[in-house]
Amino acid sequence: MSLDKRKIKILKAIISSYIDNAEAVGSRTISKKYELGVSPATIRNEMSDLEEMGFLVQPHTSSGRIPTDKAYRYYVDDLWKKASNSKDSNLCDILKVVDEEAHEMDSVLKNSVRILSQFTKYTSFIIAPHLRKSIIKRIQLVPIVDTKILLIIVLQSNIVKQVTLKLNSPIPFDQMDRISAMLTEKLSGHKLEDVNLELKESLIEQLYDMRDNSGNSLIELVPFLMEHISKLEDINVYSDGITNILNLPEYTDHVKAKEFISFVENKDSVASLLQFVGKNDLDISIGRENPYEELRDCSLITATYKFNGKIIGKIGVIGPTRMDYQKVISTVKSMSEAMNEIIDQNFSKEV
Amino acid sequence: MSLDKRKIKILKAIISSYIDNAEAVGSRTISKKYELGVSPATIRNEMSDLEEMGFLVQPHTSSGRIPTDKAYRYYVDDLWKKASNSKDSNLCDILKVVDEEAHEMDSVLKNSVRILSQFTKYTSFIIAPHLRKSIIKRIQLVPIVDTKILLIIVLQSNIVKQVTLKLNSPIPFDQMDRISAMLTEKLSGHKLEDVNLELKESLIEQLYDMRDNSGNSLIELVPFLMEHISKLEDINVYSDGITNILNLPEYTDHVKAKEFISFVENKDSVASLLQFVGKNDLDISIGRENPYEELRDCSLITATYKFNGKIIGKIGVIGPTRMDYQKVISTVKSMSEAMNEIIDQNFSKEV
DNA sequence: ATTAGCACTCACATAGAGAGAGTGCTAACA
DNA sequence: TGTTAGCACTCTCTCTATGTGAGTGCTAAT
Repeated sequence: MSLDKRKIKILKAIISSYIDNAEAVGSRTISKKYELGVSPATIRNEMSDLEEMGFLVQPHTSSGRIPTDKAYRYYVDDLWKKASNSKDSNLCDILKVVDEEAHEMDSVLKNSVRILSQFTKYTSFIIAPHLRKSIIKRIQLVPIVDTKILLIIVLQSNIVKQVTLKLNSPIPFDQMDRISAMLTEKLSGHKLEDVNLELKESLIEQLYDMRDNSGNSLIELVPFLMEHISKLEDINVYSDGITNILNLPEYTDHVKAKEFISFVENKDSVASLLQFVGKNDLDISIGRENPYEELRDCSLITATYKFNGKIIGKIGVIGPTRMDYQKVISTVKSMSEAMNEIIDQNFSKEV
Repeated sequence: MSLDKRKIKILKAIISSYIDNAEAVGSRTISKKYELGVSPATIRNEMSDLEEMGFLVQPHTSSGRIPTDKAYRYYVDDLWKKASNSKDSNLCDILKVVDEEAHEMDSVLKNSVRILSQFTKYTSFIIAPHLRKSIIKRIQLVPIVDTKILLIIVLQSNIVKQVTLKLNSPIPFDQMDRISAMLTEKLSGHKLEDVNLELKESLIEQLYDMRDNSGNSLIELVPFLMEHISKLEDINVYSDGITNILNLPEYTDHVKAKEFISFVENKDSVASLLQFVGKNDLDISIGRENPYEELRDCSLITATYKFNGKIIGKIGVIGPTRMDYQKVISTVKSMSEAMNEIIDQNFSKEV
């Protein structure tokens, strides 16, 4: 049995109707709403074939049909071929708002994830950039109180990371600028992930040589700082619109809703989920294609975002398998491209 | 009709039972579970009286009784008199975890709100400290790229605020420390809220005098920075455990749940809610005592947290009117005290 | 190959019958 | 006089039966 033209037309009609209404689709509905020029009986025969081929299922005998994961996969792949690069113009407008606060990476991510969920009406995620391979440009210590300092690291990419540190022994304020300059000189040009290795050894050796009026404090302080610099990476996940799920008819059952929410509220599981699915510019994972049983009725659309042409993180939207793929795909794609632009505009320049 | 001893005993028994089971309480249940030495019939008579007095209602004729807001109010006030300062020892243990990251205000708040919701199993909030009246101790500029700098303000309280700024025209890196020192000298000792007034005028005047090799850039930059310093205050609201509501039997109805979630997800409404209820060390607002119709079936327990004896923010827990007041009150109280301690330990010292 | 017709299936809604929990009232009791 | 047993009554909830409607599959006619 082959997937001829009419079968395809009917299949698409069924998927489309089910995406809209979340209700099993019958032959009469199809023949009335989508003008195919054939009677319900004919459609019934075709539907029966489509079921045999694995594209449709019946929740129970004598109910309408529901698309399977396989059907959505076909639908999506087909959508894909046509590559409807219809840029969402509204999105571009909105992104100008993001742009105003775009000089802080944190704001870019927070705003992007919020917009993503507002546009799609589903739950969305962003994984914060991986900075392990980022190159240090400048290090600055800001004294807060004698035993507390703020450590600031400016990366080559102009992304800034900071952490407040509590010291075991007080250090004199007037040393700060000198130590900052020294650390900047020694560490700039190195990757964050490299800070912990032989670099540390060699720096400590040098410290012994230059031990002067400042006493021993440096010898204790610098390794402590370096420890923190190398540990700085966080696999932070931003999410938004989790409770959108409650608006969907398939989640009126509060137990099911709770199950979903428990899953997506857990940053670790989301992070590993986003890591699991591919690393293409756009990935779509439908229903049971997902690695987690909890998401068997969900689809996940992910995209990457880049900086200087290199992938540094991922964004994603999770909704029911019955999601409006057309819209979500184009939104995620637009968002990914918009983020690339914004990040390149706001964080590169020098490199 | 007076609220004699037996009536009080019965009322408390009913409230207690309803808090546990969320089911209307009948006379037989009371006489069996709480040994009062009287028959159900007697209890029925008393319940009828209590209903007349406004402490109980019947959802429908011939069902058990449910406590009214008035009953909870009585119950809570009574609890109050006994002032059971039973410190939650578990909480104290957990707070040691918070303590480890306690040198950053942001971490203190995030951890506290999370613990609060985990312990109470309800939705909890924290309003970030009001810093308008805080005194500036130090200002530091960190160059990121020629047109972008990180502005850091260390307050007398050792709380640190920072913001990334985009400049219209580039400024030379080597000026940064000089400008930082100058701003620190001129602004330290002043309150954040005062930065915008005559201070600005006078500073600009001085700038004209000291105009030297550094060119005009300072004259443009400094007012720009001061603008941002004075605008720095954010009325940030941290929340956690919003979806705990889905575990409660009274919110199995997903429409009701959605309504609640929509309300508490809105930071503005939460902020104004917390602002509305009193400014006592502990405030309890029950059912319709709340200003918002959405919270007619909820109670709100709030407390303040202080720094150097002055109130700087509020914490709160929202749950159904049928909440375990005893537990929530003691948790909120303990948390408030724990926060006071942690903040005083980590942020004062000098003043 | 298509379609009209028809018997059949199954979910869902609606109504009625008990069951059960609870009340209020009355009359008896200590 | 306060307390309690007894009883009729009320109302919700559950279970069952029954009808309705949307939908199917099959057959026979076009």
